[in-house]
Amino acid sequence: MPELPEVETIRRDLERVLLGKEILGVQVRTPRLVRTDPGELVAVLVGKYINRITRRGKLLQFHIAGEDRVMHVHLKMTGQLMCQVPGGLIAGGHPSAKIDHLPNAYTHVVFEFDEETTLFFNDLRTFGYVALLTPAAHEQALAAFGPEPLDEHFTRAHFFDALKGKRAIKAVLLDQTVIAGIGNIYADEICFRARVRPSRRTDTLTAQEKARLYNAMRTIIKKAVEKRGTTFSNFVDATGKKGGYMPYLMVYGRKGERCLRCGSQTITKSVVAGRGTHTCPLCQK
DNA sequence: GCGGGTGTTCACGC
DNA sequence: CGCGTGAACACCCG
Repeated sequence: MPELPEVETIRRDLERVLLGKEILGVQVRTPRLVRTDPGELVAVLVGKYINRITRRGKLLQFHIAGEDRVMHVHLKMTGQLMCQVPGGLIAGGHPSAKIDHLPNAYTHVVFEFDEETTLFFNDLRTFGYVALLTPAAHEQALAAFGPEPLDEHFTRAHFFDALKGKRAIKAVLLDQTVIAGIGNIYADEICFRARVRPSRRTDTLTAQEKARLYNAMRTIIKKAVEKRGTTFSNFVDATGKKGGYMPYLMVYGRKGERCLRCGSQTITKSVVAGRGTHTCPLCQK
């Protein structure tokens, strides 16, 4: 479920709560989702402190004080990181899994901190994972990612370079080795804002269209991070409200609704790069 | 009962 | 090799 803005929001929320806290216990309830020997995970983590939580694309990394191995957590489609704190629940992930009580049937790993702080890794479809990586494996995993969309060093020239080849622009935007962190929602929103059909092959794009795609990427991802993402619930407040980017969606999830830009066409849904794709047939060329 | 789904990876086939 | 498709992972929901 989560793309870059959602994972970044989770990262910030968790960091605020977990930094400097001692890990008192770890329970692996579903060993299948832990890519490290569960016994080793427990042995390495218990008694140590969370130093820092970082993010690359949609992947979270937990750095442990006095430990050179790094814990990776990927939420894939339906993963959640829910943190029970004195004030209630914070952080988030896929909103569908029930949170009336924790742990629940979808809780696969539990990290206990102090008396009142517990982190739950939940995943309904169990595509996500937790893994402890050696420094070399960690570096290797991160090397596979393309640049962060908002990295100041990721210039327009670099973006143009990333678009060489002749795949559909949407396939390129979704390719984590080309650009890290864009998923299906923001790929559609970026193409709409740039007024480019997601199925357009990159070798047919004009310099102007590529420039619009670059600007749209930066604008939309930046705004989405500011608004704490789109559809995931953060549960900071008791209402479990959605991420704040929802009102800014122009095409995603709006099939059959009137285009907010031209007002004359309705948004269509098709399949591009194997994913449900939302487009205005008039505004996007 | 069927199909779709905010992600990623891999086997295939052209 | 490049690229696209479909399946697989597994489960809820409309």
